[in-house]
Amino acid sequence: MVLDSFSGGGSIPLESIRLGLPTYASDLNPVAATALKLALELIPAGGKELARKMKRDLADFQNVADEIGRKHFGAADSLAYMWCRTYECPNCHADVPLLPNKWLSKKKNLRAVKLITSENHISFEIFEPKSKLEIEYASIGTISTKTAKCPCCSFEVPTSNLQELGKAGGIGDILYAKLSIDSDGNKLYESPTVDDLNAFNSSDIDRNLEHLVNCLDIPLDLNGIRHLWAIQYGVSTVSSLFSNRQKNVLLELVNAVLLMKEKIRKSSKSEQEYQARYLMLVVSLNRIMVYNNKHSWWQANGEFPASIFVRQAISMVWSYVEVPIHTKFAGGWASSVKWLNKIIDHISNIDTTAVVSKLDAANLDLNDKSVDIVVIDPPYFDSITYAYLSDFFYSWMKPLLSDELPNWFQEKSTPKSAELIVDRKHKLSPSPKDSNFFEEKMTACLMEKHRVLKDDGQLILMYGHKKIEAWIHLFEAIKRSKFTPVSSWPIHSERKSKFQHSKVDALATSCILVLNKIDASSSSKKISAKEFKLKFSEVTAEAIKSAQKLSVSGGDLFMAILAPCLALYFSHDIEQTDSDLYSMQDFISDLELESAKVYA
DNA sequence: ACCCAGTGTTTTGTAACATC
DNA sequence: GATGTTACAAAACACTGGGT
Repeated sequence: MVLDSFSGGGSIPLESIRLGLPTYASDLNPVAATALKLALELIPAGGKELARKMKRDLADFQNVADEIGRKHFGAADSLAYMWCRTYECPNCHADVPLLPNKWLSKKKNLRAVKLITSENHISFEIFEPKSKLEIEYASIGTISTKTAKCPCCSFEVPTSNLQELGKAGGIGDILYAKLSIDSDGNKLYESPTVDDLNAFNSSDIDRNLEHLVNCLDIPLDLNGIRHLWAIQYGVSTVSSLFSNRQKNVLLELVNAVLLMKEKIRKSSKSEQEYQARYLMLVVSLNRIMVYNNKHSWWQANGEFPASIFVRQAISMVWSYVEVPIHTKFAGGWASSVKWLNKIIDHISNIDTTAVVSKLDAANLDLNDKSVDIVVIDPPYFDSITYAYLSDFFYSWMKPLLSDELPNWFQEKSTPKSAELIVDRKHKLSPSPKDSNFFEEKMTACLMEKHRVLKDDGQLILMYGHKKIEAWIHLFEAIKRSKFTPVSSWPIHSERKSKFQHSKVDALATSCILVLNKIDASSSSKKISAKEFKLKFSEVTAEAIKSAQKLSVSGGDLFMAILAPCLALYFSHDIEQTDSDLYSMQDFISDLELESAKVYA
């Protein structure tokens, strides 16, 4: 059996079931576990027939999306609405639009917005920048990372003041452009009309749905502020990530999915089929949400929206885009369904299903020595704060799934304290999750792997981080949990540019470590630092030689020689004297030095 | 050739550290 | 204590590459 207890998006267990191997996938995060259950368990189990029904459900829902879209966006048939945030200039009292730049389209047809100022009022005009001067004008906005500048009186306000203003409710929103399609099918940027504003302002919510609004009152967790930057500007709850209209549309979609339950149940031949089809609709709403919030922005270069999670963080976005769900362009329902259908087609062809659970990786419901191979891609130290970011989805999923997956969606928000990550330090974050927590938790997780692995089983672990600290705590955890490295391999992303190493940056590449179990009672040999260094240079020289035979070069060399050197390090207990200290940090630095020497 | 869902790169600002 | 240096990180910007 193959085990991945940090499944996340599920690429490892997906490949495993594609190979027809018995697979066990788990994740602590209920949002991830839900997607895993659908993709790795329910869809493969349902096969072609389920796939057909799912695709029909999604197609049927288009009518609902169209109806809700028309209700809230009016008769206009626009592709996107461009909004930006505003603040009141403390000097001239103008409502200043916060724009990082003025571009709408930087493709073959250049379009930008012009700010027309009269005394203390600013209005917008759309134009085609032609001259160099106009292009320069379009590239300059009203806000940089440091300050915002009023176009009327040129009075400057530092962003720290905007943060205070935001917390006090002093940041507003203004609609400054919209994108439509003309009769020839060309993209057309226009100024919004009175009707557009009226449609926005008259967007209202059914009183019966107000109970659903409460589920969005989840605070964005301050511990995760280093990935939730928008908190600093007063974006403090999940609810505040959405405009009124976006919230109304999404709540009606949620309600429509809830109302669809009975219909799906009646037309399903089993409880399992019902669950699969219902979960598919829930997950499809998640796709709509990432494009329908105040943190998805317009990519003028490609003329399409960027989702809130185009980076794994929620940053402050000054100029955002609102996509009507009933457009067939990016961000709309139809476009999302297109992608979902592809996924359904692919996965429904797989014959093997995985066993999915929502569990802490340090406490699995598996028997001792029952697993042949563990393949994991555990969290990379402080790189991604999965749980904090998941609250964006969790809050919407809770009312949808509290009946179907009651144990997974019981808490008010995504469980965070047990998650194996380090919270980056920030003056506003009181988080206790430091590197020691990471090492302890990683050790507990790896010890659990040691327990469930057969004696001749292997643990394959992917890891990457620029910080030496991140590697030290991983290595300590590996040592403490009684594993020893057998081999190590550098990983590249599929992008070509990553191969073009300009300099040796050893820790910049990720690696795969293959680990074997060692006897829990075994102990390491005592050795002096001096003796160890001698052995170390022998092993390193040997490892470099064999790596070079395989044409491994640059930063990859570090990763390639890591395993034999680490095995050596783990098997010895280096005596630490006042005159001769040799820490894990020294060991990694030496290793870096050795691999860098080769290319000096 | 274009669409689009991103990923990679550059710019800009900031904080920590080092030096005078 | 002031000033310079360096590393890092956010945000903006540029570009890729599969798919059609």
